[in-house]
Amino acid sequence: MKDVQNSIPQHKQLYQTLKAQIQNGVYQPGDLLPSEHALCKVFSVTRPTVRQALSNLVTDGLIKKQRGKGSIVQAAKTGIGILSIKGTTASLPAGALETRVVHPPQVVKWQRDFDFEISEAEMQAGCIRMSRLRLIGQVPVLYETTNLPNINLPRFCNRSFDNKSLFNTLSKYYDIEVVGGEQKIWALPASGEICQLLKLEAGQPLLHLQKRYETSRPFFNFYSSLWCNTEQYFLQGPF
Amino acid sequence: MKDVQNSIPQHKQLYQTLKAQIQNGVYQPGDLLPSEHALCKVFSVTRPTVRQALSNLVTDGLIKKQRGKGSIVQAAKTGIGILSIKGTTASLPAGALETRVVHPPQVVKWQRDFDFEISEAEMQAGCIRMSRLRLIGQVPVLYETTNLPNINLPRFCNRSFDNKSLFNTLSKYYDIEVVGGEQKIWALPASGEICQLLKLEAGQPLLHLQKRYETSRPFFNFYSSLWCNTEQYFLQGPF
DNA sequence: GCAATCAACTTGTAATGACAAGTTTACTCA
DNA sequence: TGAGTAAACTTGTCATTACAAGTTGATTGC
Repeated sequence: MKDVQNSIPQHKQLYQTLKAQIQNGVYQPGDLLPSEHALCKVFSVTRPTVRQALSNLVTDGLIKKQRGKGSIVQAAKTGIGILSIKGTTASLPAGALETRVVHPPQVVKWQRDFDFEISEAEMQAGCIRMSRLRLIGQVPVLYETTNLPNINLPRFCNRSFDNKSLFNTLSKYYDIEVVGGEQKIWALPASGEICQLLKLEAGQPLLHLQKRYETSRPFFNFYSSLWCNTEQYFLQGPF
Repeated sequence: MKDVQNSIPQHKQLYQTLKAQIQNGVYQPGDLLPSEHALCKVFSVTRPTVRQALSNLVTDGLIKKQRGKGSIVQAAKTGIGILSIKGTTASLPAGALETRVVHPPQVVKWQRDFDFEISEAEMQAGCIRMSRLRLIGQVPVLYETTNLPNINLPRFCNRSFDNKSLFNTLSKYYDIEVVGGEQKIWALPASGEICQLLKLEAGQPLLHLQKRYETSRPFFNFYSSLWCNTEQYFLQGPF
């Protein structure tokens, strides 16, 4: 922390260092970080600086502080508001979740099977639509249709989404991160093609979600519509 | 801020004062709070103390700070991950949402009608349980059972929860803020007493949520189980 | 009248010192 | 051996000082 002329504040440098170390597993959940005094010495900064860095880690939920004890590393959160599938009885066996592409990405016109407002720019750019089915042990559990505005996403339709996450692809190739969004949730009786895809009888309770994802790219949102058979599994997520 | 012998830290007193003023509308969204220097003079504290109070308001999302300008009061958030009821066609008319207490708060033993792990301390302290029915225009839409550990909540069972929010009560009287949590969601066919409460026919699709709320009070969680008739309304929320 | 500049604000960063309060560990004494 | 205590930790609180950096508005000069 000697390069004071560096434009990055010291507390931010320390914050980033500790954050990377936690995320890379240098400190495991339950571990204690070095004490504030120790961090002062190691990084050659004063305690207010260390405390500001730690305070930001607390805000991020990466650590919890306990008076008299220290800074306790917390278990990583899976992602804000992102729901994942969990079994009602036990956690999913590794590799049991299969993703099958029903409709590969294709440029189409926007349709209104989700009820979020679309901006004029998005409307004119057109829509990349894809739909995927997720199965747990050969049993279809979730059907998802994703709509992205066709804005500056070169070669998107050529990419494979079999097992890779859409989020990873957007992050890796297009530097787009999901930063938030909104969702609507309700239960409805199964009907039509969803019955066939999820192999459900008509009238069975079905969980339906419509999501708008906000991203780090300004004014770039994308949209998902999900149908989930929750007879044996449910959706779970932090908030 | 003169009573230093008071056990409440000065930055916390200032935080609570400002928070109350914001929530009571003394400062409107978009307004600027008094400058840090001004707050120092008014409350007879130093700038680090003021800055800590403001920092907590930033974490709460009640203000945003802008260098060179000041502390800008933000519009009240609906609550992170907190789902609210919305109509499928239009937003709810003001005052249309009624809350009816089915079971007033009562100290009981913990039961396992929600599947989150309870700590030993929580188990021994016992449980305050209450259940409320929410109606939109005399139509019951949502039934919610809330379970709180009976730890340091004086006079809780005597409080009224007819129209006031549980969150407001916890914040105002016990200084407990919800900072996050996790939830499980699934759809199921209506059955039993829920049918009667929500006036549904058996077998109708019903939305079920189980939530664990983490709070600003260390190790203090509380739990909710919700059943929602989503024939005409759905749940909505940011993430 | 208009634009550039500067002064007077604002918050951000940082060092230093001191004491309070909670936790853990080691030691002492019964 | 055991329990109690004290010391050595930890983080929490708070005052003080100084300067950096961004914003705003008034002033100045054209």
